Amino acid sequence: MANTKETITDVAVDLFHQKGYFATSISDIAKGSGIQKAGIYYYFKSKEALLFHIMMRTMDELMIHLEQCLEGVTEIESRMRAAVHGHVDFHLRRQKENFIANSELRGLSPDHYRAIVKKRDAYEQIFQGLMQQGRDTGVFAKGDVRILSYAILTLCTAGAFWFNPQGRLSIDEIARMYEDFVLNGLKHGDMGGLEQ
Amino acid sequence: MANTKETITDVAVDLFHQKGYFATSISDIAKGSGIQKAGIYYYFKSKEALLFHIMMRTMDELMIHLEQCLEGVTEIESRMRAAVHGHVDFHLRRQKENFIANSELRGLSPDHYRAIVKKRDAYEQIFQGLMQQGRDTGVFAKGDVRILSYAILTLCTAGAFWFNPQGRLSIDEIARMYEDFVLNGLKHGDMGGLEQ
DNA sequence: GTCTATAGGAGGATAGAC
DNA sequence: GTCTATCCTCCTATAGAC
Repeated sequence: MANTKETITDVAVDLFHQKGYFATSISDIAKGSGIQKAGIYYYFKSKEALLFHIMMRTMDELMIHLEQCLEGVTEIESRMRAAVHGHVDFHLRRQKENFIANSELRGLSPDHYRAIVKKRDAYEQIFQGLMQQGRDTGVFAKGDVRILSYAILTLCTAGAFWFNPQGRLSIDEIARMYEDFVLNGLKHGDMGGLEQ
Repeated sequence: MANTKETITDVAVDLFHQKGYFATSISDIAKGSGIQKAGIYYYFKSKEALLFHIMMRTMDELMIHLEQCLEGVTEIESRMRAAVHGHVDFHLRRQKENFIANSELRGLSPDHYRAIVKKRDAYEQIFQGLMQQGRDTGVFAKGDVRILSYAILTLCTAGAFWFNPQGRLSIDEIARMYEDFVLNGLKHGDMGGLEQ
């Protein structure tokens, strides 16, 4: 509780995840934070600015996390594995924020929307680069890199939607499953066999 | 334009897809339909009822489509292929409605939410049944059926989010790609190797 | 920094005429 | 069936005191 701004952000993450951005009012967030609604505006210019703050922070940390996962890993198959594992791991550990980042893009202003999509594209391109490299060196089967990357990222991101922290499987077990599934798909799965 | 109710529904599908359910007002829908907003309430009890109508219809038709795709197909691998192909095909052909059905669950009342989730669960269970059968007969590798089914369905559903009808790939080409990718994943992809 | 009070507007929904 | 008129609630955001 030391920092009011952090409290507001945390409460907003909880509520946006639970009820959705549009269904959550400034008044709800204020109540949850133990302040009056006018107090929110001392820290955030608008409700939309608060959403943007949450999303931007999540995207930045997602990217940093990926870079850390790839650091020092050189061989292409291992790099792909590390990337998928890291992606799933981050999405399950930071479930609420990732859920929001993937379902509330609608709430952003055009400018903020563009800023987030730009971050997302940069992130996707790292995956596409790995896939292209694996394909070029014959480690992965051929296939449409763009579509494959959408498929793989969506697949893994979806964990943030259904994952139950109290469930029977740990984050690491799930991340390994996805890692195996994706790598098998990439190695054997000739996705349409299209040249591009 | 013969049928006003259909016009309203069609306009609502367009707008919910384009701007989202919460950002679309009754007034927007009325304007698009060429009537006054009070006119909407002659056909639908509330905005939420209109959303529910769209979703329910989509889920029903999705299920019927799956059943038709499986009709007369007996061998398990072919059945799984037919199911995946049909799922992708339906999601790309009826892109807007499927987009809505997958992103606007938040807008439903608790009762309606339960009704839609029930339909979705029944649909998922058909896939899980196919996967279980394939696993039991040794055609597919072992793996966690529930998690695999989430993964596969999400993967394919995602097409409704990024698919561009004017793009370089046809619906059938994409459906085939996914079919191959998923089947390869199921046959070789030992998803964590968990017994269940 | 946080409060009280309120402006200002939008949007869902209804009443009742035609 | 469709329209006009309007109610009523809710919510974002701001002004200004403390």
